[in-house]
Amino acid sequence: MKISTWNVNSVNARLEVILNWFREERPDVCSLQELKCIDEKFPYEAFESLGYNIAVHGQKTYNGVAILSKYPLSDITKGLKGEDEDEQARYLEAVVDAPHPFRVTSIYLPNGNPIGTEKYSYKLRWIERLMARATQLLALEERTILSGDYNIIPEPVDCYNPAMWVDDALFQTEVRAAFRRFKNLGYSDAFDLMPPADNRYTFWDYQAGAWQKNEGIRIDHHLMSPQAADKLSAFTIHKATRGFATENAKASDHVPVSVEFNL
DNA sequence: ATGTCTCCACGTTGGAGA
Repeated sequence: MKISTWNVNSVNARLEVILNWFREERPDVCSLQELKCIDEKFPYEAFESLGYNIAVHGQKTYNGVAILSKYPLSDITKGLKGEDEDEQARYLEAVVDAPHPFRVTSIYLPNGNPIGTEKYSYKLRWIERLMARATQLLALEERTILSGDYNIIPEPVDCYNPAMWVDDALFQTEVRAAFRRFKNLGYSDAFDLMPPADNRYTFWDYQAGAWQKNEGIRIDHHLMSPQAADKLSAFTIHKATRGFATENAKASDHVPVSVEFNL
């Protein structure tokens, strides 16, 4: 079972490079973030023709998350409890009805910049709402995987120059502590169990030649329940994807991150 | 290097968000 997560930065603008990657890697399940389209504009047919079942939680212009699966999806939940009238499409959860089922998510945690604003306090509140759901899910003792763009740099080593990130919402002490709390709760970061030897970054900014200079950060994560972590067999950051472009589509600023399980 | 990319608006360039 291969499960991937990818912030695609517009599923329609990026469609050609996304489909190329899917044809190459053939994930059983893939969470997408930053669709930047309403449900009706999601390119269903393109993914259905590759054999995927689709759950979409879209929104006009911003945010938007999806889950694609070669197995049927059930128990689909859009959004987190709380923050009434929260219209930001940032959370999607579903059960993958495979012979060994998985509960999977697509998480697009708020960026939160600049610090000291309502955007930052919204990020902190959103983390608490995710924490509440993660706590509930842990009690189910299922194979659960919380995948997505967390917009959290866990450790100084996870960015190219920590000094440059001290005033950024992705690297605040309380945000990093919150990421640790998920782990203390009982979730394992797939990266920690199988750190790649060559690269740890999952995002390179479009600006200032960040990709060319390899000035990246690690913000896309797979947090696994114990029942899932027991079966982890591989962890891959698809770094080369950051450099791929076609005639009709440029690269996302994030790359896909995959985990595999032997069941 | 306020450097790039995407989406949207009663559009034809500029603001917002990342």
